[in-house]
Amino acid sequence: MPNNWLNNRKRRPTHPGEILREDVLPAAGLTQDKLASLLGVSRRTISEILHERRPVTTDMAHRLARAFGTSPEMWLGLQQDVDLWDTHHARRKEYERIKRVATSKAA
Amino acid sequence: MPNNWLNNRKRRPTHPGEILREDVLPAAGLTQDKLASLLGVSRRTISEILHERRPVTTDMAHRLARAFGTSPEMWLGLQQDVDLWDTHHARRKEYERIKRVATSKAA
DNA sequence: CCTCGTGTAACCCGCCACGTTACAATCAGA
DNA sequence: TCTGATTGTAACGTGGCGGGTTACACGAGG
Repeated sequence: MPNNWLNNRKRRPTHPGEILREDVLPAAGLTQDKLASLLGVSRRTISEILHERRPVTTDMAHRLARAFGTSPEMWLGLQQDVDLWDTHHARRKEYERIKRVATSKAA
Repeated sequence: MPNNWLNNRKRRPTHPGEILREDVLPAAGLTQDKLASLLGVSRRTISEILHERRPVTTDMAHRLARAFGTSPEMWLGLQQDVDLWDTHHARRKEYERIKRVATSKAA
């Protein structure tokens, strides 16, 4: 019950970049450049994620998880919520046209 | 504790296509062609997902959720596990080189 | 033999994560 | 105030890949 159904959410879920920008990075006291080289990606990639202009991919989720001792699922999960929300709001009209399939069989 | 850590899993997580192929579709008694038109995608897309050769995207997750009365998160979650597993096994050497960041600040 | 359901090859398209290079702007410290 | 560090971001290029369409082959039943 406390579960999902982002369909009804009014606000866009928190982008992982926000967590990174507002909590993780400040706590670690790292510059974007430092973090980039630690993770083995470009500075630009870090910058765009912090600005929530690029998603956290499975690859980035693993890198972040390694660096900050969290689970990759945590980062990717945040991203998924955002992605689902975005897609839903972009195509909800189309989705509404899809009819429920009857689970007729095996009755 | 019972949670994630697919890093240690020996087997590849269940691909959503397997659920679709072995449970959902048979129960619904639908042909691939029927399902495709119901969801508004091509037959090929359905076929490749059933064969686990293509991921369930956020878009497909929403479509499946509509058609089968489930949550999009369920479908996408399955896919994420597979994606994380695949990425991890493809690049674990590289990830192991990433050092843990000290949460030095705010002590 | 013909049809239905299905696998899949071939071809095309558009999107996008990511890298590199480079430049401008901001800011802190000497 | 000059300077170096940090950061935003434009420009350009690349590879990967989700997805559509068309078309052909094959197996199972009628």
